[in-house]
Amino acid sequence: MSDLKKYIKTRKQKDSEFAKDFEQGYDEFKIGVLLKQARIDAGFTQEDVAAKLNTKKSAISRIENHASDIKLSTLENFTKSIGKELRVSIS
Amino acid sequence: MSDLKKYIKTRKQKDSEFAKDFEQGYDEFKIGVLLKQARIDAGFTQEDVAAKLNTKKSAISRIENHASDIKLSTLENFTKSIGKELRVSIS
DNA sequence: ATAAAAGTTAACGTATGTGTTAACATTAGC
DNA sequence: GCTAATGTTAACACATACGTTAACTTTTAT
Repeated sequence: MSDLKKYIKTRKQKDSEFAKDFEQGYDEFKIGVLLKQARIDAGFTQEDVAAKLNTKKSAISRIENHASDIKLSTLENFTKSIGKELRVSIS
Repeated sequence: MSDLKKYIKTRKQKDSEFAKDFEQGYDEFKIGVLLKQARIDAGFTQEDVAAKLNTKKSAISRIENHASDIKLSTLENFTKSIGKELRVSIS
C-alpha cells in the first residue's frame, strides 16, 4: 500500500472530525485547529512548516494547540508554507 | 511658519508615508486600508471604535495607518465594533 | 519490541502589538 | 474667518506572540 493510500485511509477514519472543524472560519479559539487540519490536509509535518518559517517544530505545535491569539502575518506565513492561501474579508 | 515651509513639511510627511507603504508588505498595508474603509462605510468615527474596544482613537489611527501587523483578536474586535463580521478561510 | 519520526509541553528570552498620553494636523460646520 | 470634531503622530510602558532549548510523550515503521 502506497504512502498516499495509507494517508487517505487514515484520513477517512477521522473525516468526521475534519469536516466538523474545517468550515470554522475565524474564531480565535479554533484557529489552531484550523491550521493543524490545513497542514495535515496538505501533507506536511510540523517540522516542514517550522523549517519554512525559520523556526522550530515546538513553535508550530504551540500555535496549533495552545495559542490564544496569533499575528496576521504568522497566519499568512503559515498558510503559504503549506502551499495554501489565506483569505480575509469583512462583511 | 511660512506657507513654503508648511508645504515642504507636509510634502515630506506624505512622501515618507508613501515610500514607507511601498516598502511594507502588501497584505499589511491593505488590512489597515480595509479596516478604515469598513469603518467609514459603517458610519463610525475612530473614537467610536476606540470606545467599544476600550482604548483610544490614537490606537485606531495607528492600526489604520501605520500598523505593520495586527493580532487576529484585534481584527475580530475591530470588525465586531463596527457591526461587521470577519471572515478567515484557508484555501 | 525497538528505534526513529513526529508531536507536546514547560521555561525563559526577545520582538512587537497594543494601551496611553499629549501635542499637533486636518476637516466640517457655522 | 473661527471653533469643534475628527484624525495623526511620537514617545513610553506594558502585555503577549514568537523564538529557542530541552525533556518528554505519542505515533509510525521495521
